Amino acid sequence: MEKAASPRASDIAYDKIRQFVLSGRAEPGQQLTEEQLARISGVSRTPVREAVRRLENELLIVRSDSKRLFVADWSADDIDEMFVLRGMLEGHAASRAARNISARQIEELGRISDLLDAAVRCSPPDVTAFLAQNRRFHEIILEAARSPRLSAMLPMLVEQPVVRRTAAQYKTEELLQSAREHRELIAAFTARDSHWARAVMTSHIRRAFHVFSSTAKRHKEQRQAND
Amino acid sequence: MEKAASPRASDIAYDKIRQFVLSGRAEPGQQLTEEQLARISGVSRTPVREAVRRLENELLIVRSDSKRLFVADWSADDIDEMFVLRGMLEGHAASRAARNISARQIEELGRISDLLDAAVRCSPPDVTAFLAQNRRFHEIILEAARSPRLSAMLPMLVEQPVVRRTAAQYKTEELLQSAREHRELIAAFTARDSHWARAVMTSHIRRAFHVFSSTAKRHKEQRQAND
DNA sequence: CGATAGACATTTGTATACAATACCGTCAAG
DNA sequence: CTTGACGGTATTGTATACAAATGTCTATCG
Repeated sequence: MEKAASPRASDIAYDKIRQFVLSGRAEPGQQLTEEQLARISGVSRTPVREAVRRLENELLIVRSDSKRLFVADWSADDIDEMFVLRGMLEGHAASRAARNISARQIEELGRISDLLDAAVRCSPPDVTAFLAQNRRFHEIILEAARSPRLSAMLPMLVEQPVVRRTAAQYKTEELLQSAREHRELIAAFTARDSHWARAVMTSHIRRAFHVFSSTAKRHKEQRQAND
Repeated sequence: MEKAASPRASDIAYDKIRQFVLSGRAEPGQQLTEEQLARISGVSRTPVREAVRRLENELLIVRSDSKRLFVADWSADDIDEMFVLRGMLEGHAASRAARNISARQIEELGRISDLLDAAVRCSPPDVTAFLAQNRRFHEIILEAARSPRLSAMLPMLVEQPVVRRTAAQYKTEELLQSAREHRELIAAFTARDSHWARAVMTSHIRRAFHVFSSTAKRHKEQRQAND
């Protein structure tokens, strides 16, 4: 058991509400009441309020002029900017990680990279596994960057409702390229070259943006065709 | 009356605790208990908890392994990184602001710039007024950037306990240069040149870092001499 | 017909009591 | 002298009741 989840009610509420929002069961823009969220998560309003505060900071939930809660609804500009900021901040994280990462962590990245390759080589590629390992890869880099500020800021930028995520239909070639970039990051870390690491990471995020953005557009056109 | 402060207890608690920490009355690393904070701010523990969550997100307060609260204690590396991140993010904010800022906001920046000049021209220069107007200047740019994410992230990077802030003994020449940079930012905004705005802002923050860092070092040497 | 005031319903905000947990000093055994 | 178990105390976590505020609907007036 890696880390036993504390049975704290506010954590339970946090997880449930987060999942409720990210899974797409909650409509963007929809109003949420504390009591409703309390029912969903099976705890009282007090821990729900704590959870809501956290989700509000991650911008998954927003508050109206006065204090009513709504599921966040992101514009195209919001999404674009998230990728821009991610590029800057994850680039910075990679740069710091190149200086601070331990041998143990580099090995771990290597193992994850093997799993990424495995997920791609399946036919059809196991996208779910790929995304899960990809997330772990980036988490380890964030950890290696040893910056409380980055650790507080990046979570605001990575999460996207599943409706958007699934809009991206990944092609094998794109996944392979992504896996290659992970390998190159490991090379940069091994060489302790912070500039190299930053450049690879920035490029990695920007490429992901364009993959996302083109498949999202394609997805949107298809929906419009159905109307 | 620009914006009437809601008499919400949690806001009161937020302000009071924030001031308590930033004013230096609280020792870095010192433990804080919710009850103590409730006494200080004159409300019950419930709103205190909300306020603490917010301050925790701004990294002014940290939580131990399990849930005890402490005043944040920043290392030199923390401070350095704060300036690096501020450079990136405020640069980005300036870039967006150059695209989105309104004529009305540019005028406002001009007025503030006049006040900055006035604060410097006094003898001795009115550093307090200068810092206050400087803050307002940057707030307007952040507003003009129209990015909820930047608005959520930058507050993590700007605040520093007064003990550190007062360590910087500003020279008139430095204040003048800073005022000049503000004017140049206005020029970049007027020209709607996002690259120019970003460059000036990045340079502005980096210069501030070096001013801060050299005076902090001087300050530290003086303290050591006294021991 | 539109606007507005006022009563009612819904939702958020706060205080308090109590439960669960973590910390710390003491003491006993190795 | 160190180590580890125990119990009291301090601190945080949760539920609930109630207060304040916001939104909404309707009836009345211009």
